[in-house]
Amino acid sequence: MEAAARVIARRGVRGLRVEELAAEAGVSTALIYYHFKDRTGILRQTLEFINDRAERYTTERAADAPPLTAREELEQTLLLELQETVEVRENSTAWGELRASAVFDETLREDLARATRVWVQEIAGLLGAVRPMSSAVALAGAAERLTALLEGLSTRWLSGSLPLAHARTLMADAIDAEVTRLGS
Amino acid sequence: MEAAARVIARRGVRGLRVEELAAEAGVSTALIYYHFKDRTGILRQTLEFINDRAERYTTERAADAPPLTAREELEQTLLLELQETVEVRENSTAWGELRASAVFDETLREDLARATRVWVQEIAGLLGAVRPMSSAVALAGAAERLTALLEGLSTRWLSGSLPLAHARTLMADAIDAEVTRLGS
DNA sequence: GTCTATACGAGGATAGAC
DNA sequence: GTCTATCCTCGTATAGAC
Repeated sequence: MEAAARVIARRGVRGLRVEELAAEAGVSTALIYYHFKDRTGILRQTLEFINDRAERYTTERAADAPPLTAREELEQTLLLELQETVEVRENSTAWGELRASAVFDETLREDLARATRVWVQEIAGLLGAVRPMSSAVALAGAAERLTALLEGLSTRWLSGSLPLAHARTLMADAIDAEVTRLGS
Repeated sequence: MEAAARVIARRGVRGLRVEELAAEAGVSTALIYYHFKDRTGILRQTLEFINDRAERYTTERAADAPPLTAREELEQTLLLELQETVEVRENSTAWGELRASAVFDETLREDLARATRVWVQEIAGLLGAVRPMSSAVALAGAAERLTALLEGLSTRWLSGSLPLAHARTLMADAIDAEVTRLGS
């Protein structure tokens, strides 16, 4: 699964070649087909793997780390997705590909919409901790804008249209704007 | 070019088959290769085509239409990309696909980055007309956020994670937030 | 479980006639 | 400019030995 994540990060969901995956994993293509039903099976299991991994690294904090304020937690959670680490790049790339594929492949839409809903609610919850007096509608709207912006910035970053540092600045400013707006 | 836009909107950049494009245009595959150097050439010219077309439909106004205020022009320009018409859906789909495929294919990055820069500057200009006292840096930042958000919302819309009407509301609210922020 | 070898189909690209 | 016919590479998937 780790090899699959690497290859998808390198070639994309639709650019994944079973032969290349086999080489990356150090096995033969036949063995891949022994373990997975077909190409789609590989994709499906890899995406599950990637989702579990994302859940882990956005939740995890060092045991001796100082407790975060609500505002810090909000910023960390969003800015964690704009980082130059292997795991994050692989996950962001795969997520972007999943999203883009769903435009043409209906089978992925359901899962994606559900995952998006969960994510938006998580961010709305964090926003609510920062601005407890806000209405649920306002929180949901802000969360939808922030997560959609993150997807947009992420794709621009990965496609070479936007330096990572600048993407982070823009994201931080957007968080600031939304929090300010909720507070007014 | 119109046929190419249709096929890309239907299959995606990486799902585009020269054979299908030829059929869509009512010609042979050989004729496609006579007019375009190769598959990449098709893609590159299609990107140019959809940009020109977008430029046209976001700029064009009916001759007898009342003149727009700067704020109205800004809103129209951005919200026009979130509409259920054939041209807009094709353009948004193709743009999203070109953006997504640039993550894995370097050949289009340059063109895409340039087109993005032009678009951001156009929006920054409109924002400047609404808030003339703003600094160039603040205007550029707001324009980058608004255009990146539009890309994010657009992809969510096209992938079935977000109803069009809701996407429009979120976009309008974001414009409102950015304009307010520049004015403060 | 894991390999080598290969069948098979799809699709990009070209040759050459008209 | 436009076509038909075709080459050839690449990628999925399977057969069968160990």
